Amino acid sequence: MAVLSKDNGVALYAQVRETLRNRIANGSYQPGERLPPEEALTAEFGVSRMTVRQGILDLLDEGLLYRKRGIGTFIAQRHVHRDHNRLTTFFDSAASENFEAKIEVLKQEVSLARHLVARSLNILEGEPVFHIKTLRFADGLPITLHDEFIPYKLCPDMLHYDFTQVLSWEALERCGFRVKQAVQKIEAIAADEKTAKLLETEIGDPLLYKERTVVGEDGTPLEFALCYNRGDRYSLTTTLTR
Amino acid sequence: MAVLSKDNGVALYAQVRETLRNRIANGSYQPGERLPPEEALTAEFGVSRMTVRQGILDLLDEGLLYRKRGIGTFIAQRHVHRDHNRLTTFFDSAASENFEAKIEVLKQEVSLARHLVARSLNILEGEPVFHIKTLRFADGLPITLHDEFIPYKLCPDMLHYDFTQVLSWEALERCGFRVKQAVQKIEAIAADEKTAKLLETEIGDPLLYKERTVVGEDGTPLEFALCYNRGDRYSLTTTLTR
DNA sequence: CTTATCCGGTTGTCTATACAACATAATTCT
DNA sequence: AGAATTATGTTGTATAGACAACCGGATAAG
Repeated sequence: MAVLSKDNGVALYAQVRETLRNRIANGSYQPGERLPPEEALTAEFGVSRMTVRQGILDLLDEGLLYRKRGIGTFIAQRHVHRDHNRLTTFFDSAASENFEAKIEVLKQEVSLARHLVARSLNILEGEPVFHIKTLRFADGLPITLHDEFIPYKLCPDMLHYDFTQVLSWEALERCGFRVKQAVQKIEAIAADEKTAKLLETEIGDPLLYKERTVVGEDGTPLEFALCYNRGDRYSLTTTLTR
Repeated sequence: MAVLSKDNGVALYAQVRETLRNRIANGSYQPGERLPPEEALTAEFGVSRMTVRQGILDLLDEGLLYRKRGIGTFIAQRHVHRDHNRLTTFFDSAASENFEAKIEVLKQEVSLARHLVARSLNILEGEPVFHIKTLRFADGLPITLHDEFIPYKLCPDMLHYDFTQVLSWEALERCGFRVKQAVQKIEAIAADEKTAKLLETEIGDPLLYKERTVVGEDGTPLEFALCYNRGDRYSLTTTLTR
């Protein structure tokens, strides 16, 4: 059953990991069942124990397996949403949740960072930032009002993109900044007049409000965004770990 | 500078990890700076490279470091909230955010699981569940209305706890179920009459609504909770990774 | 029968070594 | 000078082996 190839460019531990993942997915290993011990897998795959281990530990982090020292490794029970805090774009969501995405650009300019923006982006108050205000539609209905701020110095040619098609992240990546992580503060607020009008809802209606800071590989803040989401058309799922 | 002790029960890689963490925290290593290469740390700490590596990789997962193959390991820029999706109890939050916590128990009974509850807990509709309804106060002001459901079979003596003092998780742990992960769906809704009255707010005011499923080590659902949080007094922060 | 001890199986930690892959800088060749 | 090659430093992957820590059951002692 050892089907690992030595020279296809894929690391052995990754092949082990994916093989195990498949066996769990297709039911060869059932939830609650014990995985063969590391030694057995070592023999089966013909790799060293540390290599098997590295594959297993990956799945452990994903919550697909759990281990008990001195006892064994077990396949976890599957539950509804697993791993739902991945960073995705609006268009990604549209594809996976199967709705038609449209973006309308309301504003696209260079302005000066006010306090909240500057603090979140870790720049000085008054430094120039791109300010991109968009309205996002799912299946033609307005869902989210988006206010994004990106430090000017990161990507000076940002003004020339068409943000109905290209997302700010793609623009950032073209400037050499890989988006890695985002921190969001979430609350429920009431719609004010302007926002209500744009989102085609009533004043006082509940909105899911997010303040999001996006950072790159090295932890540098790349983007700060304020998102006003219609409460009746938007929900989000997160996973917490102890 | 090698200050690792071989026999204090703490794993060497953990000691390496914490030493590095301290150096980052106290500024010995500055953000953006390059960490000494693995070989150097190997020499300094007097442990093998794999051991140093294990410590470094932990910090990598936390986002405190980042690496570039062929180049080196670097200290990440610090940004506002890091690692804010840890699972904490109400009392934990009270301690860390420095408010006075109080819990009022409105209901504590055994009932039969209705559809949503059964599906979330992966049990059959009509199976007995504990239903614990509580109102939570911060500094004397109501913040959250909590509706928790726990499968009866998991912990039959759950009824006898005093839920103003003991949290359901602690009760679960005494029954041998360690809480490991939670998945939350979050939306913004308007307060209905009953909820508004309990939270001392107005009908229609925005609430942050959460549906939370808590699972144990093996992925078994342990608890399902509906949480109605006052929008003006509650916010939450999550981290997403790509 | 109960308790204590031992033993075997399993995961956790650690070592020492080797080579591959990658990025940058230095060198050499054209 | 410019381009190709080489050298060097760094992280990534992989091996083989060793002992520690832990758990559960079997065995032995009381």
